[in-house]
Amino acid sequence: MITIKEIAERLGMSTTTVSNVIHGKPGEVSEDTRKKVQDFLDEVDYVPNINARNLAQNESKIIGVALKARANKYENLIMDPFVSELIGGIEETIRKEGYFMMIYISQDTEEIMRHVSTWNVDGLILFGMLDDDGNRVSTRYKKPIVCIDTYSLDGIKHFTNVGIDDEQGIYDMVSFIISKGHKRVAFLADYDNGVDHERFKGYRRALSEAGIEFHESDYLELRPKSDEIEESLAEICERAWRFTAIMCVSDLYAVTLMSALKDRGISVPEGISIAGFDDNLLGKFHRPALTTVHQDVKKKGVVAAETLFRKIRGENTEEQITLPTHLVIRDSVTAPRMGA
Amino acid sequence: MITIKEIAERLGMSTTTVSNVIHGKPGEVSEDTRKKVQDFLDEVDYVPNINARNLAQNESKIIGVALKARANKYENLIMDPFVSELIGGIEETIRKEGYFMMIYISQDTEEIMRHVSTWNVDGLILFGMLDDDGNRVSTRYKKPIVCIDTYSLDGIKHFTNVGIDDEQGIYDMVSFIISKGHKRVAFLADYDNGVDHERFKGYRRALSEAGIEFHESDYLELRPKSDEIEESLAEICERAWRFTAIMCVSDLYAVTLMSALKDRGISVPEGISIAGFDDNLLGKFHRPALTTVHQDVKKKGVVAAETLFRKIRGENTEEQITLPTHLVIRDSVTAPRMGA
DNA sequence: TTGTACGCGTTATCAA
DNA sequence: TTGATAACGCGTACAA
Repeated sequence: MITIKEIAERLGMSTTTVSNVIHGKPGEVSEDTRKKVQDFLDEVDYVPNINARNLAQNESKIIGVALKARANKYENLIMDPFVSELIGGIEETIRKEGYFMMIYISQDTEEIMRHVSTWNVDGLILFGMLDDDGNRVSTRYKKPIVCIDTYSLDGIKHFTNVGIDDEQGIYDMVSFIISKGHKRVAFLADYDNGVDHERFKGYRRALSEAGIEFHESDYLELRPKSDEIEESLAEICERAWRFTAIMCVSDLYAVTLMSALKDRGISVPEGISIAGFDDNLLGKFHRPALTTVHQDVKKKGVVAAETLFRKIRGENTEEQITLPTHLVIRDSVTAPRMGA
Repeated sequence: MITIKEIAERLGMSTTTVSNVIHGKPGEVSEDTRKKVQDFLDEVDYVPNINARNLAQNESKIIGVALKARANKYENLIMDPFVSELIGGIEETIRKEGYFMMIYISQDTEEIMRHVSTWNVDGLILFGMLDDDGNRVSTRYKKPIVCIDTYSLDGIKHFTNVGIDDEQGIYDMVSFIISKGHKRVAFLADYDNGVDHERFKGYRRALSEAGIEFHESDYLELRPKSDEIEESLAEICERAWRFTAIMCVSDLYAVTLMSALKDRGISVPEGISIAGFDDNLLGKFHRPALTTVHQDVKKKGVVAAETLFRKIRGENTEEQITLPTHLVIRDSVTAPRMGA
């Protein structure tokens, strides 16, 4: 690890000159010395020490990506295909801008904030924030923040949230299902907060607008923890005969359900119609191919990161960016079975 | 952002004392002042500036995770479920050790090395290294390195590679397929290097030990780029009738193929048997459920990171760690169709 | 056009 | 038990 000081010594000049060459200060240094220094720099393959640079400039070139994990949903959040696609989009954008990405996963907002301030990150992308998390963060961290899929940001003006219209997306799909003739449509989820809550609302609205009454028992709960999932799938499949269609909160759950149903001899869509949300590989490759609500997850990540950089550059940004969704009609939803 | 200096001033003592309290140096400071400082620390919620600390200690507490992307395979490497599961395991382990993870993706080894040295990372996990990449890295970076799934590390003693026996895994599966009565078994992949090459060797060995001759046309190439994949799938399906079984290099490809086959009226396993490699969600949820070679990808990540920390602590480590694989027999492989 | 000197926040050394 | 001071590597006023 060669330092500027060392280079200056060996070249018999001052560190300032070397530094000026490195930063290409125009007119600050003669073409002659510029070339001499540059050649030497290339030769020894000089790499600046970022810690020193950051300390001197009080910046970090790091974008913090904080993922707040809900207890017990996945072994590790990154393994969720939704999350990894999101991170893929974020990472790409950060890299293009010449910044670095530091991912931090925690269930504890305080811990996340501590991490963010030690590293003095230049900007923050937040995923999985619920309730008052947004407030707690905004009082402690004054640099640019972009949230993804957060619904509890009222009054926090300097945040931007990037999301989709979850309520409308599900509403569209459930309306489509109803238009096929279904009257007994269940909703499958594991949790009722944030995004899932919005989706549930969309389902309720579609039902109500079609004049269909909602009963508590129309909400099917899938418990995704590995030691409970089989049991809860069995329960759900047992109750499934009472419905002609099930709206699932995600593609993952839709596909999980479809395979459990098939194993019990209930075929989709002949026996029951199934719809998902996200439009990922799982549903695309499943047979019958999954009818689902499409969202562009990678783009969500890209837009979030791009918006963050606009904030960092001091440009104006919206408080809310809503990306479009659309229905992807494939094979898992048809008219209800006869006599149902 | 309050600093040690400021705290010392406000408390009317020296920075040394404050620093000593922070680091809990035993016997270096009186219980009285310890408490006084500690209380104040808690009150103002002091967070150390990592850049300054790193500069002073010449360490970074950062583990670099460098992913070398092959041109054009995925839009973004992180989206590959294999990679995200790997990262999940790595991240978890790094976090538990109190370190931080910085991911860097590039197709260019030089760029990766530059990144690694600017940040002065304390250790490096490398994925996707081929040919002489290992050598190039080892000459430039002297701290601990662990590679994942790398086969070209001959003679680089201070590396550890974490992998599985890819050759044997495929060999076992192809032998199993042959034992079911298949004689015309194709191999589907997209590339012949590193891991894929080993798998191909295993396939060849199983064939040869069963006295089955290999022809060039038994190698089916899937071109995964989005503008070519449909065309290459069509070609493959057209050639599929000449085989009774296809060994696919990954679950992703196996499932992709199965759905393409089904769309053309060729059913699995009645028409043709299909096997995969990895054992991920895709194959598990597909119907027929995929017969595949299991490997524990998350564990690969965990073991890689744990080994890296052993190196960092100066403990002895093996040059090669090989994790086990085993066959997962589900429904996509049966005896060949009649008359075939 | 080049060089000197200082500050960034922390840790470590050594003296008091 | 505490405090002054140097060092880490870089950037930058300001002086020469």
